[in-house]
Amino acid sequence: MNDKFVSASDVAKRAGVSRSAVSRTFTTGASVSEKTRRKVMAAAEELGYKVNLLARTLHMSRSDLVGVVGKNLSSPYISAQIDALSAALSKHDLQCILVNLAQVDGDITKSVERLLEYRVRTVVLLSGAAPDEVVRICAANGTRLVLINRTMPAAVAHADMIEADSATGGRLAARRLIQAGCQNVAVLVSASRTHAKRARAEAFIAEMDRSGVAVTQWREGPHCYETGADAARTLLARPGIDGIFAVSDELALGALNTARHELGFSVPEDLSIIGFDDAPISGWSSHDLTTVRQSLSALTEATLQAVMGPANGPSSRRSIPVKLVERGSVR
Amino acid sequence: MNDKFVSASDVAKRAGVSRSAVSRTFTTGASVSEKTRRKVMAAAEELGYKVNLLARTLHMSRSDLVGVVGKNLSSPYISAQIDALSAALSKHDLQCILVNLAQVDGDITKSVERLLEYRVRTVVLLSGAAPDEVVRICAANGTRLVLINRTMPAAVAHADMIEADSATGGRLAARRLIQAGCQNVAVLVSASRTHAKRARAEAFIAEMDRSGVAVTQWREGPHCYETGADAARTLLARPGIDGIFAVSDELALGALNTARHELGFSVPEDLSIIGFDDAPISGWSSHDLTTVRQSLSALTEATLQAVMGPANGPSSRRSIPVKLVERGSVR
DNA sequence: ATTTGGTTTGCACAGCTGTGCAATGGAGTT
DNA sequence: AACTCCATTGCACAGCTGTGCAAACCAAAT
Repeated sequence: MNDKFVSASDVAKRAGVSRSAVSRTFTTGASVSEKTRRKVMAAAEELGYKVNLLARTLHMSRSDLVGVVGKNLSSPYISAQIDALSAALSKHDLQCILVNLAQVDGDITKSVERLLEYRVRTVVLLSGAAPDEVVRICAANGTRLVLINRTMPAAVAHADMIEADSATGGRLAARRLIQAGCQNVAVLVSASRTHAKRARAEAFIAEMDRSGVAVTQWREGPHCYETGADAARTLLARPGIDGIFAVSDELALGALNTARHELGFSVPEDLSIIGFDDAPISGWSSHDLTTVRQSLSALTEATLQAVMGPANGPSSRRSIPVKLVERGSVR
Repeated sequence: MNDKFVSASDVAKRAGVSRSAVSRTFTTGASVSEKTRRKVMAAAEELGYKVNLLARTLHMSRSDLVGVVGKNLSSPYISAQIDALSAALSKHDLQCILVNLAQVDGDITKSVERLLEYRVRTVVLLSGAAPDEVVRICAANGTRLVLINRTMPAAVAHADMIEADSATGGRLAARRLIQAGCQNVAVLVSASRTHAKRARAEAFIAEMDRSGVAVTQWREGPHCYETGADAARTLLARPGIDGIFAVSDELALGALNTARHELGFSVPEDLSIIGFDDAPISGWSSHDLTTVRQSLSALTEATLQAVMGPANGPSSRRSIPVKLVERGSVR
């Protein structure tokens, strides 16, 4: 219909008022008489006028744009996280610009810088998987950061760190496997050893050490389902391992399915498995995975509060409590 | 570090050149001497300057923003779609603004209008689940639309429709169940009866009719995993049903898991199940679901082409071929 | 040395908005 | 009727960019 976008001046001309009146009509809390407001609204409706948020944002310094950057976006927990976060942002009138760090060949730096060029108010890093480079760029730009399950590589002025209680999580998993009578356990970490993942594994190992149980570590491969499967194939090839703790549900499910359906193990009779996250599909009856839950709603709530907070406030640190969810993958 | 964003004038002052020179340095294909370019670059680096894309977009009419709107964002296929699409967009220097239609209480109209206010170049509707209202708003605004597995409610000027070959998919599923010897089958549609979902079901029913096989339809509940589970509980309560076709993998997995683990059915011995989509997790050994594949890469490629196409081009219609992926859920 | 040609540069404008400031108008009070 | 006061309105500016146009510059050719 309209090849060019209609601007406030067009509406003003049509309604026979000044452009200021139009602007004030669409600005909450501005002073406009009821009569002109109606005239303006009628003209706007007729012409299909919409405020140009680019211009508004340009003028004000405040932006409604939030950058959400992550990797492995279709993994069970991350996708649930995106779903919850985008809904929450929308509810608070914030727009979500999604950046996928997946492109191996493309320059990651470029994607993040382009995001910054839109003057986003905050950048949310969905998981620890994002490289340090990303944090560095945002920090240098003075953009507020929200880091989820991640530490900073260096001192960053404005950052909110949110982390599920890794130490408690690892300890809970260890105690449960000990209680199940496991004598020879493995911990699955993958090559992507984020701070949080490492902390979970270390707490697990420390607790196992205290009980004198040997722990084998799996540190190869990218952080994905297939890596969990590969780990199971290798670790379970010779008998011995009777318990597995994976630092994410994705890894756990790869191992669980491979053990059950490919290697012929009975879970939990022959082998106990515990994951971390409590992704929605972990509760499906096809998996029935016992896992350490980091509450998605608590995580989202904390993220939102960090995003809505003052742009220049000091750095903060929040911890999300975890809880062992008992299902059928542990004896 | 910098409370206010640094602008091109700041860089110009620092480098001792005009603001135009700075602008040209950051505009590809503009005429700048190598000497001034270096001076500008040095000053920019020093001050941490970044082009303000809001202002650039405001000035040019061309935008790099693409609105991606969907519902049920963490469902198995949609999340894979978002992953693939966001990566592809990023590779072509396009930014992805994600809009989640999940908020039940919030006004959907508001979210979409806010999106339009950012002057996005295109709006992509991820699935047929988005209400007609959304299409109407975009069309009235003159924004180009990309509809995935969806028809338009009325005549829309600029729209690209992309649809997996529903008719063939439904037919393939029917033939396969017939070949498996099913005598009494059900089709799972849910209450969210999109055009594409209905088309799949209708093609299935038509083909079944031709062979004289009775078909029960399930048309209740929202489109999610639990609905598939509910359907299984009800339909399989009394003996008879020996084959199920679900119009999405999500429904199929709900039914499959419930039948297997809750109701004690052997799949495929007692019951054959076919889904639609071929979501990544359908291939997991815990599910091993036979399904009609709509190739994710083909779908993403088609979406990208539509997005990259001319904004004022005529409407187009693309069909994505489907293929039956044989796994272990059909006898 | 002068002309010619092409490249580089700066000015000024357009793109669209929100808002301070002064002027205007209208309503209420004495 | 005159005055006071407050809500409303319009002007002009700021916010940051890309680019047409003319001026300036530089190098090469005559």
